[in-house]
Amino acid sequence: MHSYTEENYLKALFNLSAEKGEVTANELSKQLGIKMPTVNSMMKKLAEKKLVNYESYKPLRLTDKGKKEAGLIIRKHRLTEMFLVQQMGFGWEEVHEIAEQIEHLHSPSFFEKMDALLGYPKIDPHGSPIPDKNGKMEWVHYEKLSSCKPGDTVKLAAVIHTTDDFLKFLNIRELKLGQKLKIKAVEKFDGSMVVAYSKRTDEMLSHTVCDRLMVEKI
Amino acid sequence: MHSYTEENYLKALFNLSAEKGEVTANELSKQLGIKMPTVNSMMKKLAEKKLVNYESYKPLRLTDKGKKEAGLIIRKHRLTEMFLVQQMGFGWEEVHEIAEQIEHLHSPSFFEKMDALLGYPKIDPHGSPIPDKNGKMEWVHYEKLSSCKPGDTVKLAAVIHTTDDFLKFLNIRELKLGQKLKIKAVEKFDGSMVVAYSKRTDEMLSHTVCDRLMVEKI
DNA sequence: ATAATAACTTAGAGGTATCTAACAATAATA
DNA sequence: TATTATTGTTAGATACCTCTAAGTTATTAT
Repeated sequence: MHSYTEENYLKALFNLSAEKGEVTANELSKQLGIKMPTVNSMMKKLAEKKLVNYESYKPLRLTDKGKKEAGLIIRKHRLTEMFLVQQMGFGWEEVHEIAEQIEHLHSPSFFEKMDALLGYPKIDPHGSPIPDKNGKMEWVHYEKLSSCKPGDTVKLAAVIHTTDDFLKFLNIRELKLGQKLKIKAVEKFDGSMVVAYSKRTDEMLSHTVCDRLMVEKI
Repeated sequence: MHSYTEENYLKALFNLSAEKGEVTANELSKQLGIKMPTVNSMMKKLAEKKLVNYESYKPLRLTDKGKKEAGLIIRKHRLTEMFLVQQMGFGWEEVHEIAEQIEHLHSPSFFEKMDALLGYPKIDPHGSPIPDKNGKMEWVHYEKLSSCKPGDTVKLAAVIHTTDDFLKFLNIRELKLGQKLKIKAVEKFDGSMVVAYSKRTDEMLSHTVCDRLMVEKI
């Protein structure tokens, strides 16, 4: 088994390397709030455990084994978030901190029970995919709202870069997953959008916001 | 805040000192499976934090502060056990290990939500009292089944020294909290009892078993 | 191409929690 | 009471995870 600490490194590596497949020690250090030399020695340790490919002065890569381990931790995190929202009545902006702790529990039966009670969900409360029991995860191909055009009608499918504050911002505007949006206008100079949904006919969303909302075209 | 490790020492101290109010370092060492010198230095550390009264070669005592902290951890443990049984459908013999981990989470909102969902329970699934928000706990005065007499009718109120195996033993015999039992006979030579309940008219329970079953006279 | 900057590595140290070995005090027993 | 056994303490070592300071390599800018 891996320590709490190792698990956090694996998870951070997994999340940071999602796009390019590799991460620099510096990015990892910043993400975790841990100084470079500490990260460095942990990388050597994880390399010995065959979880990370480490070569001096080269970017870091998770091995297949590392990806699987990390995926399983993220599975526990996202299942937990779903459980907290659906079974316990927490808001989607309240669950991250709690899930950060519960993801490290060692209890297969606990997470299996959660999974069953939730009906084997494929996504978490923010629309992110829940890795399967082998740690494998696939993103459905969504578009960013920011890349849509006036006249498009879309459905909100996922939220990325989910901070609690951002989620509260969405709460206030009653923006939930599954919500249909009609794009009324896009401002050329700053990329902000005017959208209509439910009873709101003229909601203004900044480019920053639109960049974090993943949608499905209808 | 206290570390995971410190919390385990506090909890063990609380549980071991329930009767006499004091514990020897040796008992604590055995309970935790940690060698004496380690326990010794931890006791000095907890003494500095004013959680334990420590004097060389004297038994250990929790301070009021230590009792409160320990009570709050046990509160989290027992609330969790109740949640696992009542909201998640675990058997009472499955929850101890999971609760041992969850009790260390730092999230007031999580435990408050549990408490609310459960309707502010006063006892855990084994009949042990759940300490209040100040860490205070009181045992209702029950009797041991082993101290009852033939002809008595009693209700099963709590199970003590709950190992998973013992709870499975009770499961097989359909003995649940709240079950009414009629004592038909007590064997003089070994203290075993013959009891009747629900459809079972002649169930034999050893003295060891009867010693662990706490009952209310009806 | 060289200098400056940023990223990475090494070396050495500190805190926590654990251990073993050796020693000291208390309790049990003969 | 004297001896023995048990219990408790001290000293010193180790593993883990963190840090700062100093040096090295790679990248960027002049």
